[in-house]
Amino acid sequence: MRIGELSKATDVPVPTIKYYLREGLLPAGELTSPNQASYGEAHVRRLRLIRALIELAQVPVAQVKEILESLDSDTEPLHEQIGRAHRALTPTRRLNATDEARTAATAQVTDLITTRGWKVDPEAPALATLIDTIAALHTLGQPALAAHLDTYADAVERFTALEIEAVTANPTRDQLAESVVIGTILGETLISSLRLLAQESISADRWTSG
Amino acid sequence: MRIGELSKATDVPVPTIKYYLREGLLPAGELTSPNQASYGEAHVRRLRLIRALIELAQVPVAQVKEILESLDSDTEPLHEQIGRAHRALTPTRRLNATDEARTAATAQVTDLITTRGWKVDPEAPALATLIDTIAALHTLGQPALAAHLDTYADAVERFTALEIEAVTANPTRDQLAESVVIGTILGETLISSLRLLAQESISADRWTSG
DNA sequence: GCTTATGGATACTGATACTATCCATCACAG
DNA sequence: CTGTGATGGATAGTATCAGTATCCATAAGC
Repeated sequence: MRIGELSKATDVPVPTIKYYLREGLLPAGELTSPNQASYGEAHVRRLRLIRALIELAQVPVAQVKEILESLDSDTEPLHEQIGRAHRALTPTRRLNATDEARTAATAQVTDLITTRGWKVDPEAPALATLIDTIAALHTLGQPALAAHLDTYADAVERFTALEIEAVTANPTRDQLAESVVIGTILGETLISSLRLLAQESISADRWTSG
Repeated sequence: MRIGELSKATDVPVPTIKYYLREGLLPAGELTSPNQASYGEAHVRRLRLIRALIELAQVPVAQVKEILESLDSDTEPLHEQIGRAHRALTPTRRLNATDEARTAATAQVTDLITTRGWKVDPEAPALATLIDTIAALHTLGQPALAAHLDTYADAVERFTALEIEAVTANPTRDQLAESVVIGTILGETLISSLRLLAQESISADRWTSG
C-alpha cells in the first residue's frame, strides 16, 4: 500500500499522514527504494486509532505520541500504561481556589477514598482535578452536587468494574494494553455523551413548553 | 473595587481580565471617570465562574461567552440554556467511520433511546458523538465496551436523576440556570476524575507488581 | 507634584495542528 | 522509452487560540 492508498483507506489527507510520520505517531513504511515505501494493515489500524484519539477524544498530538510509545513498548508495565492514558486525559487543570475550600475538598476526597478502600497514588493528576473541582463547586456556591460525591462514586464504580472485566477478556498482553487505552479514552467520550443525552431528555421533560 | 483589586481577589492577572473584558466575557465595570471603573462582587463571582469553565473544564473562551450570554438573558428558556452548555461540551467531534459501523451504531443508539423512552433532539451534538464513538469502538476492534452500552446508560441515569434533583432545589430561576450550567460542565469533570481514580485503583490491584 | 494605577487601543507571542511547496526520484501507461 | 503523476523527505507557511506586552493620556493617592 502506498501513501495515497493509505490516505484513501482512512480518509486522512496525505499531508496529514506525512505530518504524523514526522511527529512519530505513525511508524515509517517499509522503504522499497529511496523514495518509495509501502504501508500495511497495521498502519491502517494505527492511523484509525490516532484519529479516534485526536478527533473523538480530543487528545493532543503530543499525548497521543506518548500513549502509542507506551503501547509499543513491551516492557512497560500495564499499570504504567494506564497511568499514561490517564495523564493524557487530565491536562493539568489547576484552579486556585480559596484555601478553606481546598482543605475541605481534600478532606472530603480523602474520606471517600479511604471509605471505599481505593488505592490511589497521591500524585495522580485525577486526584488534584477532583479536589479542585469540588473546591470550585463550593466556591461557586453549588455545594449540592459536591454533597452527592458518594452517589457519583457508586455509579462510577459500576461501570469501572464492567470496563475492567471487558478489557481483561483479551487473550494477549498487546491486545489487552490496546483495549485498556481505547477503553479508558473512548469510554470517557461514551459516558459523557450518554450523560448529555440523558440530561437533555430530562430537561426537555421538565422545562420545555408544555 | 478597581481592576487591580479584582485581580488580587481572583488571582487572575490584570491583562487577562482586560482580555476577558474585550472579549465580552466579563461585563465592564461602572465608569467613575473616563479612565476609572469600579467592579463589584458580581464581577468576582463571574470571573471565578469563567476561570472554572476555562481551566477546570477546558471550555473554549468563545463557548464560555455564549454560555454566559445565555445565562444573562432572562428570556431564554432553561432548556435552551442547557442546550448551549451541552454544545460547549461537545466540540463537533466527527469521525469518518466505515458506513457499516455507523449504521450499526446508529441502530444500537436508536434502540437504546426508544427502550429508555429518552426524548432526544435528533440534531443534538451528543447524539452524533455517541454514534461516532460506538462506531469507532467497533472499527478499532473493541466491541466489548460498546456491547455494554446499556449498563453505562443505567449508571448514567443514576447520577443524572441526582443532578436534576440537586439543581431543581434552587429557589430562583437565575440561580437554577447558573447551577444547571455549572452542574453540567463541572459535573463532567467530577465524573471523569472519579472514573480515572477508580480505574487506577483497580488496575493497581490487578496489574501491579505482585 | 510625583509615583503608580487605570482604561482603552493595538500589537506581539507561543503553542498547536495542520497545509503548502519544493525537489529529486520512481512507477507506469501509452 | 518518454511523459505524467505520485512519492519520500525537508522546509516553510498558515490559522486559531489564549493570552501578554506596550502605549498613552489621564486619574488616584500620598
